[in-house]
Amino acid sequence: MRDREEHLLEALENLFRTRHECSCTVFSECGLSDLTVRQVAYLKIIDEQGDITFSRLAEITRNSKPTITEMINKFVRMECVYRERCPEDGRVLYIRLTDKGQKIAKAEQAALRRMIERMMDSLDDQEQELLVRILQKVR
Amino acid sequence: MRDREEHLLEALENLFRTRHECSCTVFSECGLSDLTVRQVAYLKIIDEQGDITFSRLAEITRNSKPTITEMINKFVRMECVYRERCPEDGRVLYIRLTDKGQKIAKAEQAALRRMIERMMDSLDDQEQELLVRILQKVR
DNA sequence: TATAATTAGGTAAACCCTAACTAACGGAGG
DNA sequence: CCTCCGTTAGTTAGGGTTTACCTAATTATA
Repeated sequence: MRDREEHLLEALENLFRTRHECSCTVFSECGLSDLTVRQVAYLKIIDEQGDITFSRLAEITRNSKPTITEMINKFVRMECVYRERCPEDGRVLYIRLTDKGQKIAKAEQAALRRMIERMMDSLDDQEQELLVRILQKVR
Repeated sequence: MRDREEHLLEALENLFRTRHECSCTVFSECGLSDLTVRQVAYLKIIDEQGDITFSRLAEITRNSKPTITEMINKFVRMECVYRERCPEDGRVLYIRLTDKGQKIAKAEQAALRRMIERMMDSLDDQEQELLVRILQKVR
């Protein structure tokens, strides 16, 4: 019982470590290893929201518009985002992610996917099925 | 096959989300939700090293001693650490974690432990054994 | 005129430094 | 044995840079 708990701890620690390593790899592949947690969060918002403008991002993040301009300028310098003018209204600019920006915004999912690949590689069909079934039970 | 991958993805996402929620809970329980990644890292070093002095922490983190003094003063204000004079040498001070500091330094382990509790609760003996065995196979 | 974004110019906090200081230790000479 | 003095641990004073924010004024388009 105690013993099983220990083993589970070890196994999960290993899982989480692996996943963390995977997302770090993605970050350093982009040459941006020292991104802030906050910066990554902003990129994720931009990714999730789709057609997002400066005003809207200011609203969501509860920052002033100049703050957003500044932030986006920094991201542009990092080659993570670019501006795209709205064809219907020339005052409006959309914030778009570059490939690099996309990659960072989706780093965690990518890490998860890599982990799953590993799992699929090291487990046979039956084991995979079993694992899914067991994990689904945990709430 | 595709399907199983999807299920695995979902199940693992759930696992990781749960774990993240657990460590966030620990942080907000301490009333220090806006700690820096760096600050948490420092608390972990203090925790791991045991009898650590200012000079030693300066050495490990490659900072000057005044920087460490400043950092520790901030932690003292946050009630995460306190100073303890060395009984053998009156010049030396040990940096000690308070309960709060301990809690933060060990937040990740705590989160993992909570997750494991959940797992133990929602799985029977046989399932637990199986899970451990399957997870151990993943490299 | 109103709205979207930018520019100019500023503040506060985080995170780092060197130089100078204080307090305690510990060995050498009286 | 005790005092003096160089050494060591940590602190204080005073500084710099960067980050992350702000308001007010400006530009361009609707």
